[in-house]
Formats: sequence, structure tokens, C-alpha cells
Amino acid sequence: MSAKQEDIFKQVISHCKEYGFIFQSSEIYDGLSAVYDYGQTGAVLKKNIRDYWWKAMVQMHDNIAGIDTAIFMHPTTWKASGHVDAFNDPLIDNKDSKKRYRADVLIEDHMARIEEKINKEVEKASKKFSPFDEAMFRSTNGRVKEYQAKIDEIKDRFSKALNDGDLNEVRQIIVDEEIVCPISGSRNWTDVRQFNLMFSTSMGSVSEEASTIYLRPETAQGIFVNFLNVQKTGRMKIPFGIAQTGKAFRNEIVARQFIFRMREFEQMEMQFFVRPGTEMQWYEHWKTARLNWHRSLGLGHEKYRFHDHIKLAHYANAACDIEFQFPFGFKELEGIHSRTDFDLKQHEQFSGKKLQYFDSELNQSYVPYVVETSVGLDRLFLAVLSSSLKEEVLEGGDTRTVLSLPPAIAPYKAAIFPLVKKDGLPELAQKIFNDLRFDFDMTYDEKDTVGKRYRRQDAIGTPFCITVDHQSLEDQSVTIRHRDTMQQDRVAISGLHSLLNKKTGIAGLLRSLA
RNA sequence: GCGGAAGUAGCUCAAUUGGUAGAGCUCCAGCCUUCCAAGCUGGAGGUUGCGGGUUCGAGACCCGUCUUCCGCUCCA
Repeated sequence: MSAKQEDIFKQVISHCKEYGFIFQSSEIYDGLSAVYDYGQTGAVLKKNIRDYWWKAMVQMHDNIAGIDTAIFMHPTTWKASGHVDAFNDPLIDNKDSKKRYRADVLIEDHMARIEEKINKEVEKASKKFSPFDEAMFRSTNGRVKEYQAKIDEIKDRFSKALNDGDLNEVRQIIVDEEIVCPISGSRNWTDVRQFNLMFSTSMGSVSEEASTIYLRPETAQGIFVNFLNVQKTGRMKIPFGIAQTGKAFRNEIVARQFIFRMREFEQMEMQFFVRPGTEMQWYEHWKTARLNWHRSLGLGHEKYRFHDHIKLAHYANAACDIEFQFPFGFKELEGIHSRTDFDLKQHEQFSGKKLQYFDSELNQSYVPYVVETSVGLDRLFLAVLSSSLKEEVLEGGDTRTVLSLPPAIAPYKAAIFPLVKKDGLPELAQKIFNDLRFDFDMTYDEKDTVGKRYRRQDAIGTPFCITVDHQSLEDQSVTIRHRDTMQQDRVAISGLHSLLNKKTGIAGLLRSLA
């Protein structure tokens, strides 16, 4: 990151705090690493972004159903999904090379090297003796027997240690076997630590009955386990989607870059169920559709790009990210994955329940293929905020800080000011405010000079400021000031509602997608 | 996790070789004000991130710890 980018990023972070968008969690207790709270302006902005996503995905699609599943799920869910195995690595660091290894991999590599020695002995012997009885050689040769015994011993110790969850024993094996770091060649090891990316807690009132359950590391599984419920009760026909937004939790080893990588974060995701064989066509469809959705926010087309995954996850046959140009470079904003039938098949296997769809056109049942779109809401929030924050130099050399948020998602749609705090102007301003707040997020301010109030609203991204002046009392008109241009128009009070609706409504954005 | 930098009022920053913690902005109450942060009066806000240590005396020096940012590492 360049010094300038770093500067911009720091400005974004401090702006977030100063204007009530984001606070560090439990700040009075020194905070909690990589956990953040949304403040009074941030909560509304976040909610508006979520609403826009929901409306675009659920409200505007006949064939996408929206649900809201629990954070807690049956523990077997995570065995089926692969998270228990994939996210449960014992790790060890070499203090000299500063390299981190999976302890089980170190030990397995070590055993493989001994195995290699046996193979060499066998190879040597096979050249020496003819005819050569390999089985006989293996069971009688002293050196080979010694090596084999060693392997068996390590294997026994290792599997026992893993089963007991005895990490000290795992480390002891590495020490006893004099396993060295491939980089530094030293045996200067740290303790073995278990890094499980899933947070766990226990369920059940009595400790003996308690069972370990996990906070979901992704929201997707809540959709997969409800696939048939939604399909049957919603009478959904393939292709169809199920969407939801919600919190997910990952105990990241390093969580950094403000709200970009948090331990508790919110996903907005949709799983689209399709006929096997059509998944690539739908994958392409959603790539385009999702990119268009992002671009509709007007942050700049050049800020987005696709990044195709070369190395695919175990469940996917195609995957890409939509990346956004954050202050710290292009980073993942949304993932689009063709997940095949992996998840549903896994759940079929672990639950013993059929998760199939009867396709009346083909007159057959099958496990559908899945195309997933998954956005990080917090990342999107950061994308919107960091690209909206600007320092402008005005004529005369003054600067102003303006947050040019897309009006449809701004925390406040408009602010109402009486030009001065007397002559009945506050009363009229209040009346307008009370009238408009039924339909719009509004704010009212009569403190300080009107110029100062304009700047305050600029900083939190309010697209319009409506000022009541003396002329308003005579002809029922007000001035409306545009955030981005600072231009003012005189409009009738009676026209404010439709004006705000047109300029700040989500419907305008949704129409642009069609 | 390793290495680097930093942490003083809501924000930006001061505080001489260790010697009474300050300013501007913000905020609050009031006055004045006919449209882009700049007038007047008064007020609030700090165990200097936290805990130890050295010292007659620590915001400053030492140790530990927490948090943030950067690099490495990790990231279905």
C-alpha cells in the first residue's frame, strides 16, 4: 500500500468514527480485536445496502425466495459441509524460520521419508537377488523391519494423540523424532496450537448433556438444509433461488484491515438451484447480473473486476470473485461459485434424507446443481464509504469533506433547516420535517449558521438540504440544496415528497437494473 | 503468530535534558445572524490505552499487556 493510499484509508477509518458510522467493539475496555459496531449513521447505511440487495434479489425475482435461518445449526451440518475437517488444523511454528506448518503434515512427511528409506532398501535388494521375493524381504530384513516398526510406532502415537486432542503429545512426537524445519533446519518449535476457524459454544442446560455446537462460519448451509422445505412449500420450480442475509463467524488467525476482515460479519447470499448440466450457463448469468448490480450504485465501473479462481475449492467446478478497488487495492467483494451438487449430496449422505427435485419436464428426480452468489455486506459498506469520501477544494481555497453516497442508500434522505431560529421559521421547518418523516429518513437542525449545517450534512452524505426562509412563509416554497453540486433550487413545499421519492428512492436503482 | 510503527479531550496535535497536562476545532447553554464551517459570552470534556518498575518527581525512561495500522504468514 502506498503512503497516499494508507493516508486515505486512515481518513476513512477516522471519518467512520467521527460521524457515527463505525465504532470499535467494547472500546471502553480497549476494544476486541477485529470486532466492530455500527453507529447511528452506519447502521442505517448498512440496512439500506442490505435492503437494496434484498429487493433486487428477492422482491424483483419471481423465482427467488428469501429466508432467514438460525446461526446455530445441528453439529452434523458442519461435518457434512466439510468445515469440521477442513478448519481443524493443529499448527506449529518454527521460531527460527518463522514459518508455520501443520503439525500433522510435518509428522506425515516424516513418516513418508522413512517409508522412502524402506523403498530404497527394497530397490537395492531387488537388484542384488534374483529371483526376488519382496514380501519375504520386507518381513525378514533387519533394517527394513526397524524402519517399519518406527513408522508403526509413530502412527500409533500420532493417532492416539489426535484422538485424545493431546497437542503436547503431538509436539513431543515432533521433538522426539527430531523433525527439523525444512527452511531453517532447526528444531526450535513453538507449542502446537489448534486453529479452528469455527467458534464453538455448548447447548444444553446440564453440562453432561451439553453438546458442542458451532456458530455458523457461512450462511449457505442454512439454505441447503432447507432446500426441500422451501421448494415444496413455496412450490418452486427449477431453476429457482433461495436468498438470505445474516451473520457468520470465523475465528481468523489474522483479522485485519478495519471491517474488511472481521471475526463476526454479515453475508448476503443466494443459492440458485439448477438442472445438472446447465450450471455453467447460470454461472455466467449471475456473474453478469451481480456485476451490474454493483455498478448500479454508481461508484465507478472501473473499480470492479472479475478474478477467476484457478485453484478451486473441493465443492466447486467454477468460481470467481468480483473484486473492488479498496484504498488498499483490489480485493474480493463478492464470490460467485458453481458449487455443483456437492452440498446437497453431502447432506443427503449425512442425514439419510433425500434432497432431490422431481423435474416434470424430464420426468426424473435429481439432486440439483447450485450456483452461489455471496456478498460480504461489511465489505460492501466499506467499498461504498471509502469511494464516496472526498475532500473537495472549493473556489476561494476552502475545503469541504463530502460523502457522496448513492442517495438511495444514504442514512438521511434530506435535512430540514430553518434559515434562522426565529420569525416562525423553525415552526414551518418542523412541520415539513414531521410530514416527510413518515416516508423518508429525515434530520432536522437549527444550530449554528446554515453554512455550517450544510457541511455537517455533507460529511454524513445527506443528498439534500431543505432550507426554510422568510419567503417560505409567503409562498410556501423552500430552497433545496444538492450535496454534490452545492446548487440550490427553489421548489414548492407540496412538491418535496415526490421530488425526494424520485431522487432518493430505491425504486430508481431497481429500475436501472432492468 | 513473527517483525515494524503508533496510542495524550469526540477530532487534529502541543508539552525544553524527567519538573503544575495545554491549544484549536468539535460539543452543550445563551446572545447575534436573510444561504455554504471563521461573531460574542459562558460551560462541559483527561487516573496521558492498561498494569508494574526506576525516580524526590514519569505523558516522556524500563518491563509487561491490550488495541490499531503496515509487511510477512494464513485465508473453505
